Amino acid sequence: MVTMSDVARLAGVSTMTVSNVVNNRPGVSGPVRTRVQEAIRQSGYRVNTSARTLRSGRTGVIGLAVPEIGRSYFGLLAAHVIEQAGRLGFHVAVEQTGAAADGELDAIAHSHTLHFDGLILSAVGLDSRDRRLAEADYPIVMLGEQDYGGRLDHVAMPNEEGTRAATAHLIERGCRRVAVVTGGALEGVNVVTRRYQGYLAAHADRGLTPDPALRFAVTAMSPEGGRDAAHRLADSGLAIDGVVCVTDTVAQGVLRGLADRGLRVPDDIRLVGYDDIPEAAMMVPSLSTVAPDHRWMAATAVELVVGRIHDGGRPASEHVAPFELMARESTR
Amino acid sequence: MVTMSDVARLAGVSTMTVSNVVNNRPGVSGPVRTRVQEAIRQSGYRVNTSARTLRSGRTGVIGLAVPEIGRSYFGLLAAHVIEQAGRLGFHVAVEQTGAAADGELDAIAHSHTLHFDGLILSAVGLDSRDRRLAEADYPIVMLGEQDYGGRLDHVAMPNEEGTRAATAHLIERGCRRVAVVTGGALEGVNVVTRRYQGYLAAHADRGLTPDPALRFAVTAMSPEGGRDAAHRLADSGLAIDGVVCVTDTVAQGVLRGLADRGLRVPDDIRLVGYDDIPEAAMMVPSLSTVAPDHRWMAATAVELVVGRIHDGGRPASEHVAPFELMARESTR
DNA sequence: TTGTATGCGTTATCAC
DNA sequence: GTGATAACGCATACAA
Repeated sequence: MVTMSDVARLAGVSTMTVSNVVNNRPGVSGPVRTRVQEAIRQSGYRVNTSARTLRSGRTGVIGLAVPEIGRSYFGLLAAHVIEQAGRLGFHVAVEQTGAAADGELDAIAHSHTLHFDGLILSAVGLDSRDRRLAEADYPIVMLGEQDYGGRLDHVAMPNEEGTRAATAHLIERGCRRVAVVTGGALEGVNVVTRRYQGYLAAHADRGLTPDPALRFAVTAMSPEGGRDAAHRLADSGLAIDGVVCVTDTVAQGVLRGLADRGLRVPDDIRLVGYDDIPEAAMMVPSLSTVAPDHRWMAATAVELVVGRIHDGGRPASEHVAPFELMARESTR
Repeated sequence: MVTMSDVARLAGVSTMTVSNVVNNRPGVSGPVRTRVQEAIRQSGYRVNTSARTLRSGRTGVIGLAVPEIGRSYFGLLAAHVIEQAGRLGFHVAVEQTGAAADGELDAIAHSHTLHFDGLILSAVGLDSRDRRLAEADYPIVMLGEQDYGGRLDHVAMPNEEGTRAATAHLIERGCRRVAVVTGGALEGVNVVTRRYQGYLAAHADRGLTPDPALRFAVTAMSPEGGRDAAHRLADSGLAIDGVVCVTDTVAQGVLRGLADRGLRVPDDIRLVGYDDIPEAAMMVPSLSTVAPDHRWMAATAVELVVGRIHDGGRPASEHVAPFELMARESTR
């Protein structure tokens, strides 16, 4: 391995000068800088991150903890986070939490162990008011989860507003009996609750009260969970002409489950999701959905961690992503 | 930050003894070991990875370079790799290469810089015979790409065999004019070429020669690329009763594109993909596809890197994943 | 503008 | 079975 001393010897300077050149610091004359750069090129020198980290306490790596990287939504999010972090000179290590509070706490502990400079936590099981979260002594940004504590930086989705708009969209399209497929086991989770409230709010806005029987809880926030819910929905015999889904991933399964029962979308039932995953536009029928600005969210989250890495004392802030309602075939 | 010396002081031993306990080394008496463990627990000590790395040259992190983590297939793969690596005590850092040789070379360079212990490279733009790949002086495993060089460990997909089986499946279902939607810009890429050859082979097996006009090249290996190809396919006016797609991701777009033109699957045209991404079973109609064992691939790749980390001299080996043909609604 | 000394936390080596 | 010491490669503080 070629070290700074090697480069220094080659360029006829001290290691310190090499260090200054490598880190683009001022205080090195033009000729010397060029000579050092040439020596670096020739020798194929690469900074040793570990040594730098040991010395400076920075790793240049941001942790990203998501429930499951295999789910489109989180894959998409990760893609944006990795891209944005790269722009700011950081690398990203991905953790999978398995959508459980335990996994999320593990991610925090791991981050500590691995000396990530900061952590972006897409939490579903962990409440940001969790004591153990606040105990972490380094930058954490919560992503995609509604927060109340205000102790941590937060990039939230327009959960209530988005679902409200989605539900309103169905009603405006003429739906009179709108069902909602929402979280089951994850009942306590804010994102689920807030979206459900959006569904209620859209009804309330029009002086309506939805039939409680039209609320279907998934057993899992997955296509399989959605499919199962759709079966129950279809088999219930209830008159239903619209469905609001808690996520696109669930909506995928709902669409499939309705097809299983011979129900056509949008002819028999209209359907709307949340997230605008890449598949949404490609589904048959294409899925109407709430599209929060994912790139904005990723960029904001990265900026927040990086900002906090450089200035840990800054007060926590909360940001809500803008969104757009994508009206596609499933509600035509 | 609490260091080994802190623990050592607390336990009344030397740092070396603490190190031995932390690393589960022999040569520490029972009582002392217990005392040290207790001190670790009390103090909340965590090893400093950077220091350990600096000293030992190992980071405990494996790099995973994929074209786009946002695509289902790679997200799924990453999920499995992360899981398997965790099982063996390694963390995973994900790089995005953007499906370009440049990005892939960057990943190699980055790995070097960050001192990953090894790299799993899901290459599409880079040929494993590339000189620069072989120059890398640390463990690299190629994933999902057919190799000929034999210089690197390789976990390949059953590209030709899989597509051959998929094509045969269509023919057995009664299709007489089977089109293929294959790679365009990525023409030189092995995975695409091999799959196309599987399409040809299935025909040759039956003494058939497919009409060259039935070959449609996508402009991008994405749903959008597939959709566009489907439009051209439908607008060609050619009699086509089956389509073999190079990937499920492309097939998603093809299905969508056929729907755009009022063509129904499987009634008008049968469709088969490759990969068995999670969405395949949830699509309407559900997508028949070639299902390589992703978990097996991830596990094998991780074992290979880890094995090579411990024994760099071992000769390179090549492994081909088993697969299964999933017959679903799109070919019914 | 450039160089020297020192220490970050850990582990390999060797002495006890 | 345990401990003292040096060294990994880099960057901070300060001297020149």
